[in-house]
Amino acid sequence: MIPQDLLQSIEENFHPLSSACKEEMLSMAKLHQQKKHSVLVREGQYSHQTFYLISGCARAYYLHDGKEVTDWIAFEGEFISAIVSFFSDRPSPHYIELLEDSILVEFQRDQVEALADRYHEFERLLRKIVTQTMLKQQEKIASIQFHSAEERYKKLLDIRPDITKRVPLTHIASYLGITLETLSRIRRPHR
Amino acid sequence: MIPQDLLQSIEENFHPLSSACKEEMLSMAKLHQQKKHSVLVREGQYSHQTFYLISGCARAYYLHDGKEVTDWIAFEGEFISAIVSFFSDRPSPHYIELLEDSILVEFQRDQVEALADRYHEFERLLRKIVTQTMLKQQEKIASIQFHSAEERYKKLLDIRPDITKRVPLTHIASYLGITLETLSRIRRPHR
DNA sequence: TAATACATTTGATATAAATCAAATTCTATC
DNA sequence: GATAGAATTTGATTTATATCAAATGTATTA
Repeated sequence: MIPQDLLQSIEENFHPLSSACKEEMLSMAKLHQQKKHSVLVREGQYSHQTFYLISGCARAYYLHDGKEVTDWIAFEGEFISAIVSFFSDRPSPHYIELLEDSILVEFQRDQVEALADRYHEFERLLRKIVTQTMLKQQEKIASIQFHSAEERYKKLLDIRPDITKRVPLTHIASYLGITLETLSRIRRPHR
Repeated sequence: MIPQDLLQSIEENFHPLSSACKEEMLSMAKLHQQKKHSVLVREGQYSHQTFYLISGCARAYYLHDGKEVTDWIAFEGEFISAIVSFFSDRPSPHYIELLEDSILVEFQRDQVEALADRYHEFERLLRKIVTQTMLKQQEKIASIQFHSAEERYKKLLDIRPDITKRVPLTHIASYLGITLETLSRIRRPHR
């Protein structure tokens, strides 16, 4: 079964789980296959799901003055969720949209919480995931405040050289906090 | 004893703990009294402590191109730590400095982790604290990217009207990601 | 394969905020 | 209370990036 990938990547990146816990975790996982451009979450919805990408990619975005602002992009092996709604139980400002045909695993928050009630080790896993996310955001803040648009783009390419092949530039620009035009100029062979 | 405040604020803001757990938590808390300008953590150190402010205030900053960048300011009732070192066990890029005479409670990470091993409820508390921090950062990112310097300053004043009386403008400017001069102009009675 | 929508580039101009430099005001202490 | 150092304000200029507008390039589908 495919979600083996999920378990393996979780155990590698975070920490090992007992087989009982893993089994329960798998039993609550719902496997989907979805087409490019599918919208998993819409603004205003309560989203009590989090998604793990087996393959494909997705973005989270919200509307600001009528414009789309992409603030999260996830690829295979990563999670994506409507962060505000999922974690603080409010209507989602975010949309989540697939950028490629994808295979994904869906988890319900209630079930996740119930598992965290029953397994201390799973509670710890969640803490680690959240801690890692927090540290990434910490870096993102520093990067927005003290690096130029060009530096941020280059850094992104270091981490994900294939991103320009998989994600439209508009979304990348937005994710970097710059306009499409500025990104285009940055990409132009120098001078 | 003073750390009652700590327990109360934790239980109010996050969730209740059993008395056994609370007792152990208190037993590992170390109470300090420190003068303004004391430096709690220096760049390059491994900092395995986190600090809770009973009274006073503090900032975390790092050096970027020789300039101080303040990226966290905490007041009484809040935590402050050398976030990178504490959470990912690397040498700290941050300094932590007191901005007023302060009374603070110090926790050692090893002891915190040991308590999290023994008490599932404490593990959950940690998860909640980290989740809340992550959501705050999420907001900060949006605020840097889509609000002007002036809007960010006004919002800060809404949350902490007394901040200009307690924290030098240089640090506030830096915290907002703008220069001291720009902040000064924003503050000038309009036009 | 033509037609149409979508994505990207290019150009001209505007603007918020940075930078550099100096003056002023505040504050701590001898 | 005088004075040195720190903090803040003010002014002139520069700069990175945004904005507006249009042209070009690339997919998708009828």
